[in-house]
Amino acid sequence: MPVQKAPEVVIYRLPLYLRALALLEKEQVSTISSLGLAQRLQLTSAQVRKDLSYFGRFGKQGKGYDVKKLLNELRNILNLNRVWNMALVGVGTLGRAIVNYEGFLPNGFKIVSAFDINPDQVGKRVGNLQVEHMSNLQNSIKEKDIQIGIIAVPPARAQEVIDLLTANGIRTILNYAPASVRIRPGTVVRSIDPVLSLQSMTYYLKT
Amino acid sequence: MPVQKAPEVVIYRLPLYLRALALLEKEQVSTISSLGLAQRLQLTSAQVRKDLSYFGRFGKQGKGYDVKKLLNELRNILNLNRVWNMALVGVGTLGRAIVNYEGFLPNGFKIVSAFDINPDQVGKRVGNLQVEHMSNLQNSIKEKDIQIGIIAVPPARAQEVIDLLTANGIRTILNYAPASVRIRPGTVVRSIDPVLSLQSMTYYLKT
DNA sequence: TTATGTGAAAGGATTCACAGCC
DNA sequence: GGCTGTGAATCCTTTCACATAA
Repeated sequence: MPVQKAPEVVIYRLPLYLRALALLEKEQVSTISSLGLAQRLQLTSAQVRKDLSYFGRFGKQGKGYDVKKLLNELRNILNLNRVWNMALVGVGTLGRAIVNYEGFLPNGFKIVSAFDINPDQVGKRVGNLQVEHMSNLQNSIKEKDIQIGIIAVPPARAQEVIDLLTANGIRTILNYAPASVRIRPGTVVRSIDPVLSLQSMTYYLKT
Repeated sequence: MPVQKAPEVVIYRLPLYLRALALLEKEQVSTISSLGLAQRLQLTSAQVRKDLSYFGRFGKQGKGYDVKKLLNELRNILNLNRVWNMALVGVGTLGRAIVNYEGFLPNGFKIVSAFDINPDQVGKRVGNLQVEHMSNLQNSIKEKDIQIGIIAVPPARAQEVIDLLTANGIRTILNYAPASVRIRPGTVVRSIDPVLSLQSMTYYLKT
């Protein structure tokens, strides 16, 4: 089916398609054209079709795409037909906010462990988790079948936490620390830094 | 100086250079080569040089770049030599976490107003702000000289808030709502959605 | 000698445009 | 008639490689 290997940018867009389709399903829309999807996402119809074509032929000529079917295909492609367990490292202000974020669980992402180096934090409750010491990391990752790490430590600590997580088999990391980190091949990191986003926008604000 | 118009991707990378240079300055490093910068950011030296060359000739052959000087140049390019005032819309769990985020102020981004439609929220304190009703938006944007909007409302509300902000002259928006929004030309939006980031990573997790 | 700045080449991504199918 | 899937063309981005300068 995958005629060619899908480019990375396409992988970034798939979740956008997924989100749009989930909304369409909720709105009881059963079929959508590439143009319809494109308009909702501010893309072109050709791009939508080409993106999807890397993974198969999901549409029907003259009709478009079946919403439920395409949703299902995308969930399979992105490996979202399961729950992914995540470990949070760093339970400061930011870490606590992350634990309380309501968007993870409905989408199949579950924080099952929270870690900190600060002994004062260890044992305390965060959400409905009890903070564990970093020395527990290896154990918990195995016992709780954790596949994803979330980093919410001060920037100077980010690299060592990355190294520790990857040393324990974690290949997928969501980094909230405002720091550039080095990773080895096979590991995927996505960074969330609102300040970088803002700074790349003020460029256009020639007041 | 700008020999050619800088591509968009380059604008996205400038804040990364800025962050790396700020760290180097703190470490008392006075000069850095394109290779040095590249290694810190997992880029190539050619890319660093080409990126910077869109804005001027900041380096010295045989030496590299003066850290302080380049920092200053980048701050000018990105319009970061001032404080930008921001309005937060939506003071739910997420909105409150955003107000408490310590990363904004040290970087020159200041939340000066918080809005909500819920009358129960209006008047309450969030951080050291008092929640204003949406009907105050127009006034506050003018009086407090607000240039940036932050959206932290439920996804179904995101579009109307975008429209309201842009109708009141806001051209720069940081969107935390997990929704795709339509904007008119001249407006810049950056979206922060950890779930999208996670979903684009699980693609690689063929377990 | 060392490292920048930059045209030219290579590599990727997007758009075009149309044959093919429902 | 309407809309997909896809090679080909275009556009954009990155890398190469070297003349140039400190």
